[in-house]
Amino acid sequence: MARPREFDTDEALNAAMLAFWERGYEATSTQDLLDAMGLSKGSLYKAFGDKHSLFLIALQNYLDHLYEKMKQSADAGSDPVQSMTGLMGVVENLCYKQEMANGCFAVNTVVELSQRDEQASQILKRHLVRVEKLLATLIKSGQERGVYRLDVSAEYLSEALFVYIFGMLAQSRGIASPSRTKRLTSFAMRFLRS
Amino acid sequence: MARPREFDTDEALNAAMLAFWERGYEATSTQDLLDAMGLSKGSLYKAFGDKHSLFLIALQNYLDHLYEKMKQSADAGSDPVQSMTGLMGVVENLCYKQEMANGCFAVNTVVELSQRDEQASQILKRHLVRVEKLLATLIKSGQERGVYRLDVSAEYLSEALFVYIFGMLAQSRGIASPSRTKRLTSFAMRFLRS
DNA sequence: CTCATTAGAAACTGTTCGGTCAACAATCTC
DNA sequence: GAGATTGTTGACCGAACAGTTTCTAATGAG
Repeated sequence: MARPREFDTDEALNAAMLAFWERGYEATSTQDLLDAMGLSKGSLYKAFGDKHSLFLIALQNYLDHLYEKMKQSADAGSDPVQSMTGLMGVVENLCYKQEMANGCFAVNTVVELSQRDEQASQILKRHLVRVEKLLATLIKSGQERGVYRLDVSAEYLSEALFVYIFGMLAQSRGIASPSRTKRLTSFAMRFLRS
Repeated sequence: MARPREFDTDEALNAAMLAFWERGYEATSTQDLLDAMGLSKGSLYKAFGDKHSLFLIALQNYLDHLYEKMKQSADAGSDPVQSMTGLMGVVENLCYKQEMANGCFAVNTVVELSQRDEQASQILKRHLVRVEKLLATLIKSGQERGVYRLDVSAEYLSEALFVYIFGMLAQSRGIASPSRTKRLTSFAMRFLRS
């Protein structure tokens, strides 16, 4: 085993993730990462490979945490509407986190990289599909209980809701206010209803 | 006047815009721009200032053209629904332009830069507001003719539609197919109806 | 034709980029 | 404690970055 790490890998990874989240992949230099993570160049390269590998690891980490949070919010509700409200709460928090609205790291990365980074694109696609499926499950269950509209299939409704959420998160970097965000979520909840 | 330009300013600007559109601000180097525009460094800097100025000019140019196209599509329709269909056609084209889906330059830039580039942010905000207003006008007119739902104000409906369109354009960089895009637009048209 | 003026091409600037490496430090096994 | 192994550090690398300058070429005004 020899000499042990002086830093906490998860902590460092989280710091890197926040740096990438805030500025994006291209605009975050290795120096930015070093400062954020509080370690020196050699340590970073030994522990995480290179900038791109670190990015992918940080992204995957973010996606797993986010999905977990969404799933927990969905599971916590005692009925589909409550579950959906909880899930939309997660989205709302991303749209308007304290003073700094950085949107969603996943959405930001889709826009910045998915065109030219095949690996990032694959990772993201897998995540987006599971999120859309989570929405579909909730919607289907709501339809079965008669609280959600039946004129559109759960699959297509979730597709539309997914895009809507994607839009909320994307635009939150530019035009966000708590009141607007509130209105947008309540509208989403409403157009699912019959 | 002295020696005249050897290149067409608008053409060069358009080439720069396409380069920025494809790769984003940070990932587009001056060399990329030079190659795309077909001119040498001195000419670029003499004609457009620096990379950032060129970017802002290209962005403004794109936004004005896009808004003009949207407005024309809206004006071309003989009734609100037809106008809205035309406008959504513009969006559809952005989502699935031939093989290369670059989404919308405006949306991409909101996500990449609006957090840290005050000038880009201002330019974008102005554009987004006018687009949302255009949507509101169309929706209001549809409501007055009884073809659009009245349970939500035109203002809030346009806010939601705007976010939905924003989402379509943002996600189109990652997950786009003509059929999905078609479904998404037709769903948008439907949830405006009463 | 002359000359001021502007465009264009290319060499050049200093800086920062992502990434490597060699020397040293700390720990584990024996 | 010896030696193998791994982490940390800081100097270092070539390449690419955005931007400037210098020199030459082309044009209009007089």
